[in-house]
Amino acid sequence: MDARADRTSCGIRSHSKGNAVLTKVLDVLIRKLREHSRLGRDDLMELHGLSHKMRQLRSGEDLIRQGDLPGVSALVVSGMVGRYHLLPNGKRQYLSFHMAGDMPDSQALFIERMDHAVCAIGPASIALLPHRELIRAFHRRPPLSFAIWRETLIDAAIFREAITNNSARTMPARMAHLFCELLYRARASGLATGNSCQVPIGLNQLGETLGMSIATVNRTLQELRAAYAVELRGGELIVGNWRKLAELGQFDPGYLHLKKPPM
Amino acid sequence: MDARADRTSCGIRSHSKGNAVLTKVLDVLIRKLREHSRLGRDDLMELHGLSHKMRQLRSGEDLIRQGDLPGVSALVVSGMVGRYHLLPNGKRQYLSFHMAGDMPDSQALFIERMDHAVCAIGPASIALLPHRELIRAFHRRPPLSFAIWRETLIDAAIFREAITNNSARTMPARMAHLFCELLYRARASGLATGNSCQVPIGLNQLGETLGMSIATVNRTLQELRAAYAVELRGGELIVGNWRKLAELGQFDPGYLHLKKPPM
DNA sequence: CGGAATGTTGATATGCCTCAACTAAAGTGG
DNA sequence: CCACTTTAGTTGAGGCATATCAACATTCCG
Repeated sequence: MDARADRTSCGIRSHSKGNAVLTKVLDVLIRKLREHSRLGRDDLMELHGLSHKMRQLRSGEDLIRQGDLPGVSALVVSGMVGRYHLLPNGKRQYLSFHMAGDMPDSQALFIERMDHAVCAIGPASIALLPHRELIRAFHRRPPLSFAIWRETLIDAAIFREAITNNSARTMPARMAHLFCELLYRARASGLATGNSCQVPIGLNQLGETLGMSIATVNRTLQELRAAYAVELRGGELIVGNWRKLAELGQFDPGYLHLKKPPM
Repeated sequence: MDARADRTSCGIRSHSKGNAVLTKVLDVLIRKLREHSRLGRDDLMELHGLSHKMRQLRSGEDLIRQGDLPGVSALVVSGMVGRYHLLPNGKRQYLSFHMAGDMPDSQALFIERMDHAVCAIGPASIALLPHRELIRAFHRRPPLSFAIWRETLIDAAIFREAITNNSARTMPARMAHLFCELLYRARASGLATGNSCQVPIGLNQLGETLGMSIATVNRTLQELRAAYAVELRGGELIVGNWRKLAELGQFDPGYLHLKKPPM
């Protein structure tokens, strides 16, 4: 592991379970928390005391199902996962998407039963952190718990924005807003290259996210492609005209509560 | 103050600032937290050490505006408040409604800038609790912070359900689901009398909640009245046929994560 | 009692869903 | 590596649900 990565975790080497993989996994989380929170040396020590188990997910595979009572929390290390409600008729409503550094089921820390499911959007690798250890760490370091709490609050802000998006905006605006959010968050986490990032989502899933039929998804996507040079192909999202896309989608990144805007 | 109310706060008298009003305000919060969390004697002591200021809101009055940086958190003592996004065109998108015992802006504890506003739905009285004191209490009693954290996580679950409601359900089902949630939560908090509770919301606001035009709100409401004996008049919601209404709205209360179902 | 806010109803237009046929791409087994 | 199967994406036609607009009724409040 090189000096730069070492600096990222504040110079603390992983003396507890000292190995490169563990440090790398934690760095993903630490970098994420630092997008909005300040972490002290003691908080980092506490984080480095956590154990974890890696798990690889195939595209579409479920990580947690509605009704589960998980004893571990997931941290996305690479790839993308999505949260969704399973409806009585078997259809899905996607609620949010999560990329490296996100904890897509942090809510399960304090709510026993899952009211929604989490699945992989494209292949993904995740780290599983035991609730017991996390909560012990929270007892010892309240500021660390506040950072993760803040993370869950930003999640909630994203949900609120989704309510507005799917209730009060036209179809093209909805889709534009979603794309803006995904690219913006990817850039904030250093996961984008220029104005493109990995979004291995299908048209069907897009429809189940934005509350539109697949036919409309297709036509709306073509509209965005023509007018704003948006491409969504081969699992990659490319935004040609960011300014105009953000305008169409009424995208105001304030709700993401990041300390420094990436765009 | 009578013996019963005294038991509610675990036999602890308000020795810190000992007065009946303070105890009553805190009991509202304590009762709420106990719907989903266990609080120890020390947690209650800590809560009773909090100071607060009361504030009366007229119907429609804003408590917090989008962009504010509040230093206090609100606790609803009576009446109802709503959270909403203000859109560029001046319209509103209501996000959630909160009744006695709820903390409608608890998120502001760890997120500086408000990404949405909060206003009174009908006249309401609220207690304002300083962030500084709350966070000091969280440092001393992590389990207390977990209880409020859990509260914010249940809020998030309600937001998720709203995404699904406004994206994947028919208009009658949406409205039915909202009514079910409001009555269910009111009953859980002991704020309902039988199958009715106070919901002083107008048709216009209903439309801005459910993503439908006011004309459709009106017609849908009449449909529910005819088929399920739902009344919404004079600020009161009355549900005649709960079973059928819950079925129409696909209402499954699991997402509210209450320890004991009130229906 | 007058005025404003809120609720009610009908007519019209349109955006989106549904259905269905088809094409392209990706994955599979011989 | 190709033929086959399956999945994902594309396009058009038709009908319906809901937004929009406009007129009117009712309630609320000063």
